[in-house]
Amino acid sequence: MQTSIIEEVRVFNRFYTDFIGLLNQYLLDSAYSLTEARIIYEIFTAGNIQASQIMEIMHIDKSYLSRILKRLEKEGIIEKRKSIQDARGITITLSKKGRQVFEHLNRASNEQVEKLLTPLKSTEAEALAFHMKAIVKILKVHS
Amino acid sequence: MQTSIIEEVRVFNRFYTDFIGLLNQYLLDSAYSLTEARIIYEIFTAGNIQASQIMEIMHIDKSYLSRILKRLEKEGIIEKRKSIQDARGITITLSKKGRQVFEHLNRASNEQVEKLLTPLKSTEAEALAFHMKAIVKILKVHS
DNA sequence: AAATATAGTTGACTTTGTCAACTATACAGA
DNA sequence: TCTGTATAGTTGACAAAGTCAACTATATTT
Repeated sequence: MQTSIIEEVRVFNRFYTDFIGLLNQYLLDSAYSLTEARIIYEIFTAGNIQASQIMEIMHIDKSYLSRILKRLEKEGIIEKRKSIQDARGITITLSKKGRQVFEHLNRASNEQVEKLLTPLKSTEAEALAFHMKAIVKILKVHS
Repeated sequence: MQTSIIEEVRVFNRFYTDFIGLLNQYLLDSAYSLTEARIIYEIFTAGNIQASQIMEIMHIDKSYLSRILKRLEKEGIIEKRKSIQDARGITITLSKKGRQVFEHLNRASNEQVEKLLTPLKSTEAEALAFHMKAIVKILKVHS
């Protein structure tokens, strides 16, 4: 492996960590933390999901997740019920309120990305998406 | 702005947040947190630097930074001295030990990236670096 | 010289995340 | 079927990370 490639990856990581930080910074004004928002996203996307699956997807500690889910349930964002196939597990779904919250967060997140992209020419924006897709494709196979 | 581009950026952000998390996870075994490691990196790269500059580069709270620098000084990693041009400010440099710590962290970080890239064919790795460079170029101008 | 701004420090606090112990259920093998 | 082991989730106790406001000291502006 060439060291120049490793170096480029590290340059990119520093740069993109900042970029994501910049994006997220504004979303943090919402009532939900980034982790919560991501959890809500995963539940929405899956339709219904097991807590253990969220753990696996997000590489998040189970006690931490458990507490977050407890809070979200208390706020009426999610519903938990015993899993039918496995009585140890709980199946989680978004409540109606939860879906509304998701829509709100989703819109805010779209707007945030859009704002950061507006200075770009449309050809640049398209190129950006192209390069991103390519990176995901390269890295995804091997993880 | 096309919604498909926004969506692709968001897909990428989720994916890459995970990827960076994966990378960093192992570095956390070191005696230094990610933020500390990044601060050490910035001091090394700049040669000598003002605390306020680190704040600006890293978008980090000044009280938080102040405390981290205090700790690093106590451990003999950095040296602080009153800035010559501005007596309010402090100029920070790495001590000899600090440079050793940097080299260690730097090597560990390189190895970590390398490990994640080994499954890639060399053409893929090169393509990866190419796409990364392109993204930085597109986004950098406008920030 | 007075008012205002900037650099950094400190105290008090909140949020985020971790670790180990525990309960309950599932599963695999003797 | 009993036994041991693994998995799902919860809880308590704690540690790490980050924030906010007040403060000192110096610089800058008017």
